[in-house]
Amino acid sequence: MESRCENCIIRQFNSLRAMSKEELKKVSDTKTTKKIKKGEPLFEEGDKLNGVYCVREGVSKLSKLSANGKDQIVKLATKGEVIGQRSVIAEECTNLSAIAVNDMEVCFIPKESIVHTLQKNPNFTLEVLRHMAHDLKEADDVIVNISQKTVKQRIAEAFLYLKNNFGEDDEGFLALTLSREDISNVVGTATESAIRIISEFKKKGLIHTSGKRIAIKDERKLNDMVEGF
Amino acid sequence: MESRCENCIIRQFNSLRAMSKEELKKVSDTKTTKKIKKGEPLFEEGDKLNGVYCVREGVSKLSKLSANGKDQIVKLATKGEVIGQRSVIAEECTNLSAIAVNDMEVCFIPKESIVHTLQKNPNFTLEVLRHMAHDLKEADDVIVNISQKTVKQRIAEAFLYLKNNFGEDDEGFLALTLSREDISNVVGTATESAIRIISEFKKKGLIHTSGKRIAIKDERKLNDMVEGF
DNA sequence: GAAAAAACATGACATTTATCAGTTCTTGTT
DNA sequence: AACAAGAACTGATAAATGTCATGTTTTTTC
Repeated sequence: MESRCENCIIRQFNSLRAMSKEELKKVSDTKTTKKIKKGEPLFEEGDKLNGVYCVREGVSKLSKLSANGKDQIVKLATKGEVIGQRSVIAEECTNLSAIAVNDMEVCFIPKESIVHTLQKNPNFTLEVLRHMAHDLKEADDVIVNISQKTVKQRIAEAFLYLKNNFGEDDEGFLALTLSREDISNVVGTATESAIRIISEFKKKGLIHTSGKRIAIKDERKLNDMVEGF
Repeated sequence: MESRCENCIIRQFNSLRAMSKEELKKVSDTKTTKKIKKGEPLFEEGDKLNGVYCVREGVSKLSKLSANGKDQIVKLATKGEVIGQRSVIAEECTNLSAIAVNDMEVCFIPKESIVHTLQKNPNFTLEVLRHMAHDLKEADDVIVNISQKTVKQRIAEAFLYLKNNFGEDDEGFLALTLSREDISNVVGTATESAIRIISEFKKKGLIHTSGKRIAIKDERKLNDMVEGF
């Protein structure tokens, strides 16, 4: 028997905690658990979503394809986050693709179980609203960063972000390993440019690498760089 | 006596339409109307907002100052839109400044009148949520545009956006006149670069200008440019 | 564990964009 | 109507970034 939402700790980190016992029971009864392998999509841009995904394990990149064929990664969603709510709430096809960055385990919650609660339980709706307000603020920050900071600054910032949000492994490497291409898609630059700057950081002793893994050596200097010094 | 929210048509365009009669009465009793002159701020980045602003007349730019001293305009809010909700909902200081692009008339609604309704009326909360979902999608689009399109494409897009959202006056000029600096702050580039490209568009017959006013002459070609042809 | 594929890396060069330093045009004020 | 102040504009140049071509590692697959 699969675990019940009522007992799931993941829930503590997302809006589902504002649900009543009965509402949660309904969610738990209708949810299905899925395993997604690294590189596979949860859904693709333009899909009509019939529910939301609650991340139990792993990380998903949310990205949008641009006209010139490059992906822009807009957000990295990890354990405890709910994906696809924007699309379900606005009743639109999704504007983003969600692809697993590493092996994932997610719960799919059909939208019926959510929509009813949204209409009846203002605490839950408000909780979802607060999350979205937060996402919107972050999106505004990304806009300013991309348009006003250099690629070098944005890459430095991305490394610090990865450390703060995903931590480091026991060897001191960033726990979330992204390909150079993914890194360039996060900061919005050409893959070669990202690689070049990573090499430069390495030479300057700000980071060190082993294969695709990256470790932060001089957090202070990276910070200064982000601030423009 | 000032006009009552209950009778205000502006309300048809924003979340306030989901309020009950009594809720709306309370809003109307506590609201104050303000006139803001062109160039003056409604509020500045970092301010603690004690309520939201409902735009009755005029346009406000929502912008964020970057480390290098340039403003990035994140959104233009016009008649019918509510400003400051994100900040009130998240209970944070605002991350954006709101400055009048032309003379404005706004209603200030104290947050107490909103917060209570957010906690009790799920229809209203859901309506606000839908609006924020929409804003978030637009923000995602802006991120992709800024990082993947050239300045030329973004300026072309900005002109089409201005035409579609604010229309044209009787002489065919864009109804919302922005300074060259504001235009550059919308697309995220240096003012000189924006001016140069505007001159180029003029030479190519895509637009024509009179003082700071701009008229679109060849919408088709501007569209093609945005798409990358 | 060898072969193939994918990802990483670097150089040379083209293009885009920013910066600085002026000049000219508008606009609002007296 | 003259003036001052602020925008708008232009040119020259520097800096940042993208592109293409090509070689080298890593990773995956059989």
